[in-house]
Amino acid sequence: MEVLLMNMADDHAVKQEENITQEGCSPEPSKTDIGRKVHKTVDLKSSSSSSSHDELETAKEENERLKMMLEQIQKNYKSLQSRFFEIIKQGSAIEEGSEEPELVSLSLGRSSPTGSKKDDKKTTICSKTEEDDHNKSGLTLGLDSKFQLSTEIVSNPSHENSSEEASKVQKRPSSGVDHKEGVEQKSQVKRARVSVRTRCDAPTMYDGCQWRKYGQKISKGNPCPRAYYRCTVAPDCPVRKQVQRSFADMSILVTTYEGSHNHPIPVSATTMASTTAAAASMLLSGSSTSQPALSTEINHGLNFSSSLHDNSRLPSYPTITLDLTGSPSSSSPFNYFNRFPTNCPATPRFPSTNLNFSSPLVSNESFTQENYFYQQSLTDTLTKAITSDPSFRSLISAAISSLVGHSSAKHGDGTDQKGDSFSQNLMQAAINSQSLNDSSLRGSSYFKGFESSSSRIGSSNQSSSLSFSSFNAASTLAFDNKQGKN
DNA sequence: CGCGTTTGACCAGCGC
DNA sequence: GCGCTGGTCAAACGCG
Repeated sequence: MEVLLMNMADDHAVKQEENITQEGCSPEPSKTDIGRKVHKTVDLKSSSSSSSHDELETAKEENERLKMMLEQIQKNYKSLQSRFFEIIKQGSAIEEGSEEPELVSLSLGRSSPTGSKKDDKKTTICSKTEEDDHNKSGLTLGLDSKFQLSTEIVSNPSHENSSEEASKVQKRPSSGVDHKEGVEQKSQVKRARVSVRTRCDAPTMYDGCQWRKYGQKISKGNPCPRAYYRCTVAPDCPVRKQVQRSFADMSILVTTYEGSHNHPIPVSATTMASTTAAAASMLLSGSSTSQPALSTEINHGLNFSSSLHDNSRLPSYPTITLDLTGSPSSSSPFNYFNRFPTNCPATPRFPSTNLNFSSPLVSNESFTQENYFYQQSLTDTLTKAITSDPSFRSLISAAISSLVGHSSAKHGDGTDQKGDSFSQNLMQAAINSQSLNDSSLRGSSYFKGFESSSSRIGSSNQSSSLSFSSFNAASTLAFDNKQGKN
């Protein structure tokens, strides 16, 4: 497995080189161009024309020159990579001494500006105390041992109803305590939450589904009311969502989804549904295993921050947060790995996994070396994570597809192709890793646990390409808010 | 009139 | 046990 991962990393490094060549040394021919030149040479050789002899010589010289160039680029790449890892190593050494050693925040982009500590008491702010507490208990993606899932529950929508009923039963103990344990498990399954942060001016984010508002509350620490919605596509659909503006940044809309649709969803809703389903699958399946593989990866570069929910009086639901805000922040490379600073509602018992897909895609003009460092490291670490975690793979696929959709949409003005290439690299990594995983990684106990714990993951894997297409088709969700009925 | 929203009341869980 | 808080219910209300 190590070898495979290494190969993966190498493959990906080559892809990164391509990227660097194209992005960073744009006036010079890329590796792909080199390939074309070589091909051209072969074609010329096969030609019988004597007049092309000079051209052949020229092409040979050019090929030599390009090879030299490629070698130079490779050297540069390796030196930059080693520098980067040194920096990362230093950074992690610092953090080990002072802060939480394990990170749950996968930043695929720049995180939101670091929240001020003065907001510690707010429900949406990370609580360091609780982070520490949680770290003591040993945080991985594996959640509390209580939180064990049945494959059936996750995979079979029909159980969703029962899970909702179960949660009601749980709320009203007078109804019976017969299946209390099962009830608790199921209700927790149902209550796995996926929180999506998007920049959105509209009251709610358009996600393709029909929702009916059934309540509104002012929650502690945030003057912005939290609205409660039910899915009304089907009368008994258990899916609910909460919509609340971020107090730290009013332009950010935090939409939290709970449960899975038990009915066919509109095409326009597949984007969010598949994202949240994949995220929930990841969270839930992660909770059911100790995930040694991923934990290992965590230690080897994938940044997991123990950002915990701190709505301490809440029932503790595992929550995964997808940050699609694309909020630019500090240019420090370490900020790419920062904790999800401003809005991590924390639970005492369950970690919240933050996938921050805000990224350089959204901003900006200067594609600096830091970005290269960031991308290289990110793709490496993501590659490792992807190879070791099928549901993570599907989640990444979904989110990236969404971003690619955005990027593609922006290509008209030619401003976001860099980010797009990054996304494509990641997608390629995901695709490559899929074949690797399928053939080689299943043997690990970790994967056995994974596959048995969430059959939905399997479908996610199989349909990762479908996810791409569906996302591309509907990736405008963040921009279509004004169409939203709510 | 039907549907969705608003809003105050109620319930359950949790910490002290 | 009490108070606080999040989540839900349901009657009242508004809109097309």
